Amino acid sequence: MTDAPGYELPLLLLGGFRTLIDRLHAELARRGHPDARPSHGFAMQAIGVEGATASEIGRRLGVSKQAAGKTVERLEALGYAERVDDPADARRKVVRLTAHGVDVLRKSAEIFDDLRAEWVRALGPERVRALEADLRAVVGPAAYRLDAAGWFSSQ
Amino acid sequence: MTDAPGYELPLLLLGGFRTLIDRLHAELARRGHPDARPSHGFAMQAIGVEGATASEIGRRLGVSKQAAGKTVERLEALGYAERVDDPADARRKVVRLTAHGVDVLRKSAEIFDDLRAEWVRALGPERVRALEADLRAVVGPAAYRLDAAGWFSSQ
DNA sequence: ACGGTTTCGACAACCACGTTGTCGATACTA
DNA sequence: TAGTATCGACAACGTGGTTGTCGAAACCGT
Repeated sequence: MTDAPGYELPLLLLGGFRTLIDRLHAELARRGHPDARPSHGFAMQAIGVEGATASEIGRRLGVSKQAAGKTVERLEALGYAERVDDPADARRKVVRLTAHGVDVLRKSAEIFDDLRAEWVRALGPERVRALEADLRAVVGPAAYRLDAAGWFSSQ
Repeated sequence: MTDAPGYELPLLLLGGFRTLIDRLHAELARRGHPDARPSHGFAMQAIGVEGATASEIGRRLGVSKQAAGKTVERLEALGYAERVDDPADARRKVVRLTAHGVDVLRKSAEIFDDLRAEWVRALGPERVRALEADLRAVVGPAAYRLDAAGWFSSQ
């Protein structure tokens, strides 16, 4: 039994991520969010329940404030976010999630739990826990960075 | 010990993929390929050692022939591919990898093997094999599809 | 052998998402 | 109060997609 070639590892990891995200968005579409895209999820996480300015969102996503501004525009057009003037600072416009936007995040968390439960049914609880622990060990806290949306294409 | 929330799984999988790809390209840059991008790797795999037409590359990557044509243009500009007329069919222009392009694929395979060896040092050979086997089980053959390059943003 | 259909690559217009650079307005600070 | 830093907006551009159209070439059935 010879070891798998090294190039399989990234393909399997991407494949796993991709099947989860594809199934998330298929389910989100079924539950009232057909327009949500993977990158929107990262952007809405960057906005957070507190709200944030475009510049702050850009810093959290690891992109320029201009790019963040455009992303906010699209989220606004889709009804996931809204911009309000900050009374305490006339330069700032605070971006806040709408009820629709908060609903996406809440439903996404539910669906991800369901998907993990499917993996548990397929692999058993120990293997899933081991998978998570091993990935945590090699990836470290970098896994929880939000600057992953447009990472692949541009670099 | 309560289970991890479901949203960690995709973050860990993406994080693992990302660290591998980031380290691959850091190492490729060091070994004479500073211009290679993650998407170029998928495109060059689609071309293959045999060569292929833009239309065929598009089918393999799951994008339109126009998009594939633009990708080939960029690979050509970077010196990774070249286009030659097909003497047997005046409509076709066959895209072939240059020696420079073949070198990227060869070095990438080497580097991926090195990176897997690092995971083996960190986790042990059994855990890495189990990780691969578990992912193969839940992802199936979909892991080896090539249409992953621009998948995240557009969907 | 010829006419209809398919396939090839090219071109144009457009969208999503990123970049740099610039700008006026506002806030902060020495 | 003067200088500096930050905010959002705008413009121009790059990259990687899309759809639609087009002429040229190949294929295929009668």
